[in-house]
Amino acid sequence: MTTPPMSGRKAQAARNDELILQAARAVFTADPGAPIAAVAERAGVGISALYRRYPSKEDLLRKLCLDGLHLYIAVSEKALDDQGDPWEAFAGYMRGIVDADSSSLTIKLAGTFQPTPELGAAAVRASELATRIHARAVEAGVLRPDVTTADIALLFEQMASVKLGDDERTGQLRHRYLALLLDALRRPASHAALPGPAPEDAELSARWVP
Amino acid sequence: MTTPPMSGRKAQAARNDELILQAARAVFTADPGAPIAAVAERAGVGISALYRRYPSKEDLLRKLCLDGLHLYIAVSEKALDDQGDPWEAFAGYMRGIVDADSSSLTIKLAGTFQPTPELGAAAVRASELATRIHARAVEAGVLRPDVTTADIALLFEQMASVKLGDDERTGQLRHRYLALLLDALRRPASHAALPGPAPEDAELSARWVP
DNA sequence: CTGGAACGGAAAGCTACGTTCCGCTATAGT
DNA sequence: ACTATAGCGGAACGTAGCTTTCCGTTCCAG
Repeated sequence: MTTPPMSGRKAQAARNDELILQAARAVFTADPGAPIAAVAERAGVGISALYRRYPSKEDLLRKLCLDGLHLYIAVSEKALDDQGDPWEAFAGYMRGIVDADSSSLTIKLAGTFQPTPELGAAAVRASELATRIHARAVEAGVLRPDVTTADIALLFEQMASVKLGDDERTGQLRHRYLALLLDALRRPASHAALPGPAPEDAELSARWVP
Repeated sequence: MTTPPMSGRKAQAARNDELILQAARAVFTADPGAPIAAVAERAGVGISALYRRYPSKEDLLRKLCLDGLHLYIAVSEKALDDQGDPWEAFAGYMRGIVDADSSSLTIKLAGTFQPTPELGAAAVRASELATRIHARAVEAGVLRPDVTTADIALLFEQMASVKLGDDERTGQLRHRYLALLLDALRRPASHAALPGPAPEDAELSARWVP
């Protein structure tokens, strides 16, 4: 295996680094209000192993949120590189974001801690990429133009709200409803005009402040 | 006005009955974990006014949940009475349920208290009505047949997860996304096959037990 | 052999919530 | 006019659960 020598206190600690992050991601994704103890238990470590790495719960949450944004950004960049069929590129992007499942964490945790500059910068970058992907799909004529970038963000949140059974089942269902959604988004097709104005950026960003 | 004689201790109490229920509905819809004190404050009454009416928080929650189900049932029955255009009847039904906003309360509160037989009976009745409405739309050929009744229930939850700004704005946006959804549901149209099996009834009912 | 990094988990300290309780007010009945 | 009392506001109480600290233990590095 590619695993480094697994004995030694240092190696153990390095493995715990990853173990703790994975556990924290899983636990807080399932329940954003979960206690620290739940993370420790899931990771199979003591509470002190957590506090050795992060000064407080809030710091751990920030780390998780930042990781989520970076994953979001990575998926978006990959989608922008896709020079194939415009619709498939856009649909693949949406499937990728839904699989990344960073919306749940990023959105639900927003407002529970002070955003750092680094976090703000990542959010801006993510937003830029989303805008470009959206614009490209509209310009290619494959995406109905009365749906805005902000709409897409809210639609991601709706997909993230689907939760039923275990993680695998949940993912399966999210893709089921994403397929339904993509049917409605695709152009050309017969569409009714959407009622009400699209969300403003200000409305979305308002949730980032406690 | 149609308001009954507003003086007198009894009249005051009767008005508080309604005031408290309205406040509770609003508060718990916004945050299912809200404290009792928040309800009292919103209603403009003291805490004891609540405890005079309901023995415990759980009882209040049950009452709210039951009211929500009854509203759901009323909307469904009205939809079944609609003998006009099949698609419009179905679409009106969905708009009605989204406006009733009983999914948020009923679903989010499920599992936080012991269900009474009365509550169970209402849930069964609601489920029956939903099945009939769904079946009628499919038989009329206006609803894509690969979407099940359980799918519709989960889609209602997705609409209920939309929350942005005040109540009015939230309702506006829910209708925006419902319109998108209806586009995908309507038949005839060109649709891709949905991936994954539809949710089982057992999966849904599993969330009712703590 | 030993200093200390890393750890497990108990306990401290705190917050927030549900519920109770007490004193007050304004009516209804006489 | 008088009083018994239903209804009420909100302080007080008890508790559950959470974050954070702290201390004894283990095990590698030198």
